[in-house]
Amino acid sequence: MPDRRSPSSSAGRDFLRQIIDRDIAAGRYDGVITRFPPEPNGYLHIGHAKSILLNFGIAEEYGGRCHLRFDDTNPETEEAEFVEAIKEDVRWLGFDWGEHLYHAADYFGQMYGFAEQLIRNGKAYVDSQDEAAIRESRGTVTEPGIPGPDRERPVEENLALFRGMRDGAFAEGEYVLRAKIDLAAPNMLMRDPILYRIRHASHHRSGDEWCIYPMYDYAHCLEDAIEKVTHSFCTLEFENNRELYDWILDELGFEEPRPHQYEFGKGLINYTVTSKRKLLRLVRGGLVAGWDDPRLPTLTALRRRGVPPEALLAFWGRVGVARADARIDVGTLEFAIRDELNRKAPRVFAVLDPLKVVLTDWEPGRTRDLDAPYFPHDVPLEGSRTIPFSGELFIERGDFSEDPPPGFKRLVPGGEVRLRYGCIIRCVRAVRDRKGRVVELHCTHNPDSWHGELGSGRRVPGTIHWVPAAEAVPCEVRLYDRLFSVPDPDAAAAARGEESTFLDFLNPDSLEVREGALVEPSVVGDPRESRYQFERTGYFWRDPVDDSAGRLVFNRIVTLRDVWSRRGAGLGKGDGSRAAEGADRQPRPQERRRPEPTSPGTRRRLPDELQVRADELVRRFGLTEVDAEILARDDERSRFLEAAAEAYPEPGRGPESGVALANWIIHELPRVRDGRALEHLPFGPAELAGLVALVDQEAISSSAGAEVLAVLAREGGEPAEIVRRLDLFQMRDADSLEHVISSVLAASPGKVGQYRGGKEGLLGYFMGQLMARTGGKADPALAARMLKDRLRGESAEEAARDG
RNA sequence: UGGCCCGUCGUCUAAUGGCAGGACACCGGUCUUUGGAACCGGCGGUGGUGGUUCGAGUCCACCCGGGCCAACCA
Repeated sequence: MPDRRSPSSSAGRDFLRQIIDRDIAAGRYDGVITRFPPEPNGYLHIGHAKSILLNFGIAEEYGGRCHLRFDDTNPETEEAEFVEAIKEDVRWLGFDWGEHLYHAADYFGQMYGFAEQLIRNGKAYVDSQDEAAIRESRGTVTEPGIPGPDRERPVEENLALFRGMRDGAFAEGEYVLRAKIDLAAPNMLMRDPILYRIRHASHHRSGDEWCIYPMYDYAHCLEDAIEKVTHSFCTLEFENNRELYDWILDELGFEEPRPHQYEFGKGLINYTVTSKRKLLRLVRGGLVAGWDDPRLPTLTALRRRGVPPEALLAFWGRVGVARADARIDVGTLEFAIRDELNRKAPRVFAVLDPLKVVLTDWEPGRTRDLDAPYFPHDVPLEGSRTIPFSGELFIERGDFSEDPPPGFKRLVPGGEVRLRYGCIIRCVRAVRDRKGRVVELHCTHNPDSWHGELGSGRRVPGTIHWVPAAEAVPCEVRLYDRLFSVPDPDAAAAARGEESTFLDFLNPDSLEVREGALVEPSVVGDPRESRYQFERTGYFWRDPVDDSAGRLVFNRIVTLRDVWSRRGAGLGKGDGSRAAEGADRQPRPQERRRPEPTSPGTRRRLPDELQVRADELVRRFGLTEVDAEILARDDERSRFLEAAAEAYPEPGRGPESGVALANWIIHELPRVRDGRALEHLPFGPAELAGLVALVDQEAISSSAGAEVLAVLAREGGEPAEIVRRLDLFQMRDADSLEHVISSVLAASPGKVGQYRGGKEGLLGYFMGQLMARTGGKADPALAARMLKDRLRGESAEEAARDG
């Protein structure tokens, strides 16, 4: 196992951890500080768990810390009630913020001070335009905004007005504080964003101390900076906000090391919704029983349902994190839950839809105590309970069939089945009521088939669970299923038309209550929070809200995997399986959304003056149209090309070298440039020309050339000198190459065989080995040719020999 | 539509110019006193077209597809 904390083993880790690895390697921070910054205006859901896990988990991994910070900058929507609920959810997931519990509201004083500083620096102004006017003057994505009348207000006046705002001299909406950035910025957020607004509202934490409240963009970066957060993770939709985040911190003089924002993709889950708005509609609309309705994806609901927090952690760990939103199949979640529970939950018997069985050959009054292990052979946990067995018991109605489908392995008239941990019984008669419904089964038992006794090895096709009629405990069982009947309710609504909403796709069977269920008596004495597997049915626990001393209520956490019902062969909906839902449970992959086969497309036409320039580049340097256009659009690079062509050593200067130079400028230069203006690079066109000439003359390979370029970009210098210093001259001596090739092939005889077997991709592997062994100096074209010959030649030899 | 971002098996995710790998799902098998679990095997992918390179999922260009931004929300 590679050391997960070692920066040198970044490969394979997610991009956030790679960023931290990089920063640590560069010595940028003393330690890692992250934060989880919920707004206390609603309940946390499973998507937040990803963020919690990332922030707290990463901090833990790097020996740093994670702050829990309530981003409470909007007094109108936030409530103390949510603060407590969120804390409970985070704790439930197993994380601890220690003393690092913060509120944005605690920084309002400092934030106010920074705002005055911005005003004094001429970077913010008080605007008297109303909301509509501000929106109007901000322009659109295609048109720049126009400055409002207050934009050039003098500093002193801004200061006075801003203090007036703070002191409550104005009504809501009368004034706002705006950053003075750029009304024409392509990023709409940079068009003089609002920093403060007036709200005469009581804040859940600061009460009536303030009547101006900071906006998210202004507040969040300052919160991070004040807390000395190093890595500020948020979701993708905040990408555009990063520019403003940096602007504010830079303008306020926060110097490195300071926080930086990185965005990751959200994880959406099929068959549910997580947006606050939609959750609210479900709850307010009474479509679910509350925020903790076990069908909801809120953490409080998942907790009530019985999902172990470890399963959520495992789930998100398995899903991973990337820079794109993900829509995850619920199957992945269900797997994580089952995987966790399978290893820990004791097995017990419960019958959800009871059918009475009478053993007609059972000695009246006799009872036999059966010892039933809590765990199957493959779960390394100990323990057992006793279940009393006598002549009357209940089995699952779905475990009996008078008209069994092919492959049915349970009880049929005249057939045998094993009672788990009991004996084999045979069905002799089905007793019916007046309506013809089977109400009771008369069976006989085989006294030589008791579990654990001699003769018990006899095999019958099926084994079913059961409960004793006299001792079984009545209970209510709630079977939860996915809330929606389609994977993406929003998309389904959009596809259906304007009138449709996500609510049209609620699954009518998302909750099924079994009032007449029976559970074995052993569970009565167990701790309430015990999680069980009801054998052959699913994982359950007692509902923490409705279960009480006088009433046993179980929630189904998740079903068992069930290949029988999945086949659609199972008929018994009555056994609590998902049989009847059959085919649509596993939606067939939708049609592949293949883009249309490409047409050449319409290339954007170059403006005339650039076209002239491009034409000239084609003529002078023999460039392709495409390359010429790239350079024609880029004044900086085309001038660089011209100067480099001028500097190219005399013999060889011409169209051919022009093409080579253009290739380097277009393909290699951007890699090493690191955002710098070309004139600020520590080397110039002449050095590039010298470098390209060395490659053209085949003194060095192109990969060595790239290496030289990297050095040039880092520290400047003279190409030929760098080549000498690094000893990059090409290795073109056939004997030496032959020697290296032999050692490469000898080192991996298996791969040689595979290559000859047709796996030609291995050529790249061999080349890589060869390059590594020659320090990148081998002439690649020559080496590749020789390598191919060798691989082919020897195989021909072998073939000849073998044949 | 201007800007920014993202396209790898059905889904999620690795490969940091050098063997396209893993997980879930699916299919088949072994085992089984849970139609569970476990184990073995199989199916299956770089959106497209050009270019750079000895070598491209990775770099460049264009096209196609998707997401975000025009709240005094976060």
